[in-house]
Parts: sequence; C-alpha cells; structure tokens
Amino acid sequence: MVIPNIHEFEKPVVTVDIVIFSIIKGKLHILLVKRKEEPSKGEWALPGGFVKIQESLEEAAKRKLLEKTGVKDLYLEQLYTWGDVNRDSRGRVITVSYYALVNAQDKNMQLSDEGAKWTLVNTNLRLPFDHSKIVNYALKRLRWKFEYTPVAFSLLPKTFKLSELKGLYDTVFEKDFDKRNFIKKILSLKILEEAGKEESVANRPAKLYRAKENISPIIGIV
Amino acid sequence: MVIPNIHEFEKPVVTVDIVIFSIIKGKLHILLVKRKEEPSKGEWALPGGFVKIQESLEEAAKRKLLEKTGVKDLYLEQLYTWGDVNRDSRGRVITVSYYALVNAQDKNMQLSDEGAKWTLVNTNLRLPFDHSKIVNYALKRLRWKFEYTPVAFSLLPKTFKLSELKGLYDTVFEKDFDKRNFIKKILSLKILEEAGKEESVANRPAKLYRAKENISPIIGIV
DNA sequence: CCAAAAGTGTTGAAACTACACCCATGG
DNA sequence: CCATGGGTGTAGTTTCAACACTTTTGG
Repeated sequence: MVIPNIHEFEKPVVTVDIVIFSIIKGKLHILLVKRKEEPSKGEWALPGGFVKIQESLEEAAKRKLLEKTGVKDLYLEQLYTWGDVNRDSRGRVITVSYYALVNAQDKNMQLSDEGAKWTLVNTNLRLPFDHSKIVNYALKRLRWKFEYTPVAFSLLPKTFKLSELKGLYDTVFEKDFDKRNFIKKILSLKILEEAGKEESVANRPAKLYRAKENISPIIGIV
Repeated sequence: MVIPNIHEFEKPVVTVDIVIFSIIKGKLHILLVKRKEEPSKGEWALPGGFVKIQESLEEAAKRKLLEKTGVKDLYLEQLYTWGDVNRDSRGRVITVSYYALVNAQDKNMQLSDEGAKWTLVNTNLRLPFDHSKIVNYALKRLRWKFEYTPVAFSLLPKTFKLSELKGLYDTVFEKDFDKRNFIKKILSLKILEEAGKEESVANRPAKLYRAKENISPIIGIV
C-alpha cells in the first residue's frame, strides 16, 4: 500500500483549553490557572496544554482536568476549535476548547496548587490569548444546555433541594425564576425522583430529589 | 522575550472536512468527491484537505469550498473537531469539520470536475474514515439550525414562494408540515417581506418573498 | 371548463405567566 | 412565639395542532 507522506506539510501545534465551571457559594465560577511560561507569564488564563500524539482530544482534556482539579467523572463537552493564524505569539497554535461541569462538593475535588483559583464568571473577564472569547462562548453554550438538556445535575450533589436547582438556574441565567412555575415545570418533566428529606435544619425541611437514571437529553426548561 | 520552543512536540496533522448541503430537485443532497489518493483511493468521501500554516481554519474551509463548487458567498459554520488517535491510517490526523449551505441555483455554482457528485442524504451513507459520523452530526446540526434560526434562506434563491420554503422544511425534517400553520408561523415571525409575484405559470401565481436584511439569529420555527 | 397550485380561519387543547399565603421546624 | 425557608393553586393569555374549501391562472 502506498502511504503518501502527509508529514511534508508544516504542521500547527494543537492544544486543548478547558472552561471548568462550578458553583461556589451559589454562584457560577470558572477555574483559572496562573501561567508559568511566556507568553503572558504570571497572568491568569484557562487551563490547557498540548495534545500528545498518542491521546485523543478528549483524553487530553480529561488529563488536564484531572491534573487541575483531581476530579475524574464529570460532564465534559467539546465547544469549538479556534484556529486564527495569530492567536498565539509562539507560532501557529490551534486550540480545541472544551467545557466541563464539576460539582464543587465532590470529595475528590482539590485544586492542584497555589497556581489555580476559582473566579466569578462575568462577561468582562480580561484574559490572555482569545480566552475571553472562549469563556463567553462557553457561557452561551452552558445556557443553551441548561435550557434544553438536564445537564444542571452535573453541578449539584447527588441529592438536592428544588430550591438549590432553581438557584442554579437563577445564577446561570441571571434571572429570578418564579418558584411555583419553576417547580411545576421541573416536576412535569418527570426526570426527578424523591430522595428523602433534609434533616436538622432550623426551618421546615425540604424534600430532596435526585435525577432519574436514564433521562433523555432534550427537555426544554426555560 | 523568551519564546519557549513549542515545536519540540510531535505534532498531529490538521485537516478540514466539509459537509456541503444543497437542494437538488427539492431534495437535500451533499457533495462527495472521489478520493485521488490512498487511503480509500477511488471511494467517495467528504471534500477536505490540509490546513496551511498561514491560513485560518475557516480560510482553509472556504478555499476548499471554492475549489469544489466555484461558490464564494455562502453559509459556513464549524461543526466539530474529530481527534481520535486512529481515525486515519496515515497517522495522527485531526480534522475540523464544517458544514456549508449552497444555493444550487447560484450562477457561479459548478462542480470542479468529474470527481465530484451530489448525493441524496440519508443516514445510511457508507463513507470512509469517520465521514459517516460527520454527516450524521451535520444533519443533526442542520435540523437544529432550521428549527431555531433563519438559516433556511441560504438554500433558496433571493426571492422564493412560501411553498418552496415549506418544501425545504419538509425535506430537512422528513415531515409534511401543515401548510396553513406553517405559513401562519413564518409570517408571524416578521422576518419576510413581500417581493412581487410569480409570472406566467399555469396556475394561480404565488406571492414571492425575501428575507429581511437584519433578522435575528434565533427564531424557533418548528 | 379543466388542471394545478395558491390562499385562507376557526376551534379545542396545551403550555405559559403572574401572583400571595400558609406550613414545618429549631431555637 | 418567632424567624427561616418550604410548599402549594388558579385564572387569563398565548401558542399549537388539526382540519377543507375557494381562488386564480394558463391552456
């Protein structure tokens, strides 16, 4: 068999960059890391790195996630691939961006080192490279996913109160949904099942729910 | 300034592959080209090729489109990036897939050569590499876009009859939408304006419409 | 006058919005 | 008994789905 030499071409470098979302104190945050190398050394940027020749894109993203957060099982989805010629001063670098949802209560969760921090999401974050664009894009996608799929549960512990779920939607959409309508809508989807009650709280204890096992991906919540 | 040598890593090859949709005789087709090289030489596959070191991903996709169809201005959108380690027998090849919508009535449209053909879309196309997966993914995205955005007009001539627009939705969704409800819905969106009447047809002439200039991207049609 | 495609309204069902008060618990 | 957050129903409005006949034109 003739195998043409596809390696004659000058090749770009391929990286992955990840927007890691989590809820900290009820607010939406993303993980940033302090860059250890030029360019933009010392600045806070999205975690990411080179794709090894023997790992798939998703494997590369998972490897980075594990390194930075210690968390293995989480929601991970490809976002978009950014390939402008001059997006990186070191040369031609194409980056495949991903976003991930991690549950901050996860017991395995721990930031790798002092060079990582959770930052409140807002659309005016100033980040190096085209990372601001990537974050804004991730936020759009996250909202879309929340609206049409049951992805929200990835940001919550296994069992949760409906008020926590509503709070999550409130934060993600920067709205204050109507409590009664929200609960009505969610329950009508039949994707939740009851999972006991809150205990020893200083007020009426809330019912707990969990997501059913095989819930369909498209729901249409908002 | 210190510029670390990011070129020490073994680098993958990056290509673009394009799913080019068009409507031929009222049916949804995609463009396939006959491969001139191994692997899968002689088989029909998606048009695509290497990304040059000095062009963006989108430029690469546009270049390929122009080569294959002669059409310059069209709807082009990135789909997904496929990066499994063994997706190409020649070595590590990452492909950024795009889809494009071309209006088959476009006067610039002409297939480049005998090595290209329009093929009726169905979900059982057997194509080399992971191209079948890419086509199915493109079809999903196309439906979503049709449902929520006014992208359909990219597949029609500048002015068109509502029955043509409905026919397009019928094909894309493999349904037969109700004529009255469809027209009601489309007109209620106020994204169309009247543009005269059909002439010299053997039946009642239809009103023609065109898409307004600045229509918002999200509509919710179906 | 015939064939062909265009055009046009109504009704019942379902989904959505807005809105305010009582309940259960711990301290 | 008080403070805190949990829980619940209705009515008006809008959107959606189903459905069939008449109109205009050229031949």
